[in-house]
Amino acid sequence: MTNTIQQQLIHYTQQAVKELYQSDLPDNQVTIQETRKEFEGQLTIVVFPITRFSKKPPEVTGTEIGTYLRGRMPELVAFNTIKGFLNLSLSDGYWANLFNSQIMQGDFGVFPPNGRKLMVEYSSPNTNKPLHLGHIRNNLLGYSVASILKAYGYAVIKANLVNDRGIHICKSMLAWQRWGNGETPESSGLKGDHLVGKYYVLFDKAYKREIDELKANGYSEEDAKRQAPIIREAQQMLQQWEAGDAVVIALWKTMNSWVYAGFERTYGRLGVDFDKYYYESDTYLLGKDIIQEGLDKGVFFRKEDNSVWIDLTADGLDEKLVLRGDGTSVYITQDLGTAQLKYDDFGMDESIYVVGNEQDYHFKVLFLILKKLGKPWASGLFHLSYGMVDLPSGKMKSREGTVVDADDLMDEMVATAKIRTEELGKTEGLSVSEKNHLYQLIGMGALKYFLLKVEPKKRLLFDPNESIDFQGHTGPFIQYTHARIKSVLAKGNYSLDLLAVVPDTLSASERDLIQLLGNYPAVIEAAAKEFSPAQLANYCYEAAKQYNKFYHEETILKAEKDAVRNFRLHLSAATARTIAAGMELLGIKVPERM
RNA sequence: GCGCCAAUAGCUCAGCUGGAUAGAGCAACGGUUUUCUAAACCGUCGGUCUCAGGUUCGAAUCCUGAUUGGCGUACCA
Repeated sequence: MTNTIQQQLIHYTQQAVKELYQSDLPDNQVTIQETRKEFEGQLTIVVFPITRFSKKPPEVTGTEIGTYLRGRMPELVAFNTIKGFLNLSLSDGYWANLFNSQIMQGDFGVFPPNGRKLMVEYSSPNTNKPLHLGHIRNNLLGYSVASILKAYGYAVIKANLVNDRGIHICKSMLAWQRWGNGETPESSGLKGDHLVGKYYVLFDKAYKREIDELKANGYSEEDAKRQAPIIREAQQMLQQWEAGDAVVIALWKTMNSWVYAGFERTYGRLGVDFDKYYYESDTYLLGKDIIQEGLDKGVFFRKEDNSVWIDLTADGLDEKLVLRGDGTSVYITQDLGTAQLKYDDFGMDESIYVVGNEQDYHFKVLFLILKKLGKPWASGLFHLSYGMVDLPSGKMKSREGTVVDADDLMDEMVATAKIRTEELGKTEGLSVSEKNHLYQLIGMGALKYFLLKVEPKKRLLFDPNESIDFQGHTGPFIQYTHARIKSVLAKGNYSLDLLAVVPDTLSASERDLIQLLGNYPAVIEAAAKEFSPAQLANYCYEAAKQYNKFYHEETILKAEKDAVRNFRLHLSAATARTIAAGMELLGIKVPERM
């Protein structure tokens, strides 16, 4: 779905260069951009590259090209050349036609299926503690990227690889065994994931105490960490788990079920979901056959101690262990196996891992190994790496309690939304449940937008002492704009089949709004290609801002002529639809009133 | 040590494959409501785009080097 006027402009510009200067202008030499506000026109051709062929000054070249285009393209009504910029004014008729024939159509911004299948793996939590703000970023990013790619035409599978086993899980289990006194979510009133997280923290405290004691008795830091009785007991429990010990397995199942119940609630509030769950307890032994495959192919090699390695020094990386000397797996062994499993399950063309940038090196190695193994699907793998969410005090650490808890934060956001909304007093007539629903919507909108408007790659600073804004470049501003439009539409008894007559002339704010709305498909495309919800988030803001400008400059319901009134209603409705659709892809709902 | 990533207004961020005088929001100050929702709109203030070279008609954007910050460099995950 490309902008045809731009294609036409490129075509005619190339033709102009051919006829006027007897030269072939390569595609990549034609730059078309939107005209800056301070100049006359809507689209601009940068003529500097063309002067190489015209051998004339930029102004002359621009004017010659402009004259040529003016003669071929009826929708081009005026042009001016300033410095090396050829500014083009398209007729109001052109913009009106763009509006009617594209923006107003039901399938606007919906890409047809492209026949490709893609998996987005995200969330991938550990089952030993509740989710925090960093996980929220991951979940929102994954969900939104999946939605955007679906809108772009992919068949998308959302996958969650749950880290449900390992030493960290045993830590919570052991602590609960020792100090839990049979406590359950029911008996304590605690959400399951929080209950388990509590014991994870208890373990860590006891562990630290033992380390300190050992160090006081002359142990080195390293030895103390290794020798502390409690960690040895946890390791023993892990071995029992692997051996299938009935008691340990039963406890593991029980505590994990508490965590899952808690996660389900958090996921529900976040509005994220999954098509496929993978559990590490099922996949942790995978990958060993791939190790053998790599040995057979000579991609891996075995050292004297029987450990298996790959030499990546020729690729600027290091030697990397892929299987321990005792034959047990390391992290990357599992990931090799799981990558194969996912492909065997779904045969997708592309696979995206939404994982923090602390694992950049790991994924670089993982993908490189799969390529060296000759997996044809390896080229479709992509690590969507995002920056950590930091506090002013530094990194969040679960064990030290310096985390912004996901559930608490959502509660706070909703509570703030309630206060703000009540202050404004616009909710008369809404039932209590409608009001609560609205607070939820606005609070979550503020939080989600705050996290998604930043490019994934950039690290994010969150100051718990500074509340997330509800004004300006925020989710609630966009939600408000939508509600405002809906209010006008209701007062104007708007319906889609309202007679659509386009007025003879458009105001600047109408034209700008149409042009902006017209970009929506291109924004979806860019956001999809770059896996960047931030681009879409910023676009939604632009659209809302441009609408508010239009709203203030023009009268809608009391417009002099019916044609103008109807047109402005249609334009408002189209803006509302675009905003709602774009926000939907960010996982943000917009209200009918607020 | 080596590797990866980031650095734009007091703060939080945009800035597309190099293009015009680098844009928003917040904060500060001023204005706009007898008219469709003021969570809005308009204006003022605020920048050696970390620094130094280089490529180019043209660099916040590309290249090289430095500085600062983050992350990684485990027979942890």
